[in-house]
Amino acid sequence: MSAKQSSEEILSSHKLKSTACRKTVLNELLESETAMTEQEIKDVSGNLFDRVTFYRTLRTLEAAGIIHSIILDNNQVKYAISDMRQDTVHSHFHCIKCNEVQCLNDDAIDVKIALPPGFKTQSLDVMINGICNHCN
Amino acid sequence: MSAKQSSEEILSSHKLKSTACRKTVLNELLESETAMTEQEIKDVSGNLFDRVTFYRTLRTLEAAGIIHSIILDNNQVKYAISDMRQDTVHSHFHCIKCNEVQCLNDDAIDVKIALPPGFKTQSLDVMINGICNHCN
DNA sequence: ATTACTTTTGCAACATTGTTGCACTTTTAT
DNA sequence: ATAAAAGTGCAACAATGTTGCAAAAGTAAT
Repeated sequence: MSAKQSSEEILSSHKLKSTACRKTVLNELLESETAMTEQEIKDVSGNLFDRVTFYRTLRTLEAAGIIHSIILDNNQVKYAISDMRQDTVHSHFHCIKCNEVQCLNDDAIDVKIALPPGFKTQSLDVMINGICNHCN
Repeated sequence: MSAKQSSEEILSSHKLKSTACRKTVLNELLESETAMTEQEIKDVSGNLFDRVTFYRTLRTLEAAGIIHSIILDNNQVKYAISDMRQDTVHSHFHCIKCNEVQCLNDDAIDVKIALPPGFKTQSLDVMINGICNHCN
């Protein structure tokens, strides 16, 4: 794990203006151990911003590849800081008890695929549902 | 692959009343090679039913385990007939060109997981994004 | 620091989807 | 054919996604 960058550094390195909403969202996600819903981020950051601004901020950060969204079974969407490594495998652990989602180290996952002829893999998402270490 | 059951047989074996909307939805999904969105099912079945009925039908069929929903990156939800085998691994292929989704035979996928201590796996979802045989 | 330019924000407004209550209709078992 | 149970359609509302536009804030040059 590289030294944690500040939200300003991350934003400027992606040529994005460093605004209050963006910095707030990034800081919350940088501090969080687990992926967060839009509402959770709003709550901890004191509902300072318009919901449209929040919405656009999340899309901007996602489009820049700074964060990524994780969609759960129950249609809930969570956000997490993206690992800067450009991996083709993205894996997450979803605790069915506490509903928390964590990004997994790709080393932990080994997927072998034997697709029918004609199919080409570009990226791979793995979602593991189960009980996390805290709930176990 | 076992012989295809009729929608009536499927419904009665799950103790669900065999109504027009349920039969229509099931028939469309049984005939389809790929997973379908709610709108796609509505369109091919002639918009005969109220959107609330459709909504409740999908939830009923999903709750019974007859169909399952697949959530894509773009938040789109698709539905497909469930394989009756109670596997813990569910894998789907999503073509990023034509946007079609197909359920994959689990034999094609081999996933090895080395989770940190304390974590327990209950189910596993794999989504492969790429180019399908038709688009290649 | 002021200015000019560009981008972002907040607001209004609207579309889409998810969801519930309730009266009416259909299915199913007798 | 009838009654009980379950499903449907409608109305209504909540939550979320999305856009346009004028005001505000960030950025770079003077």
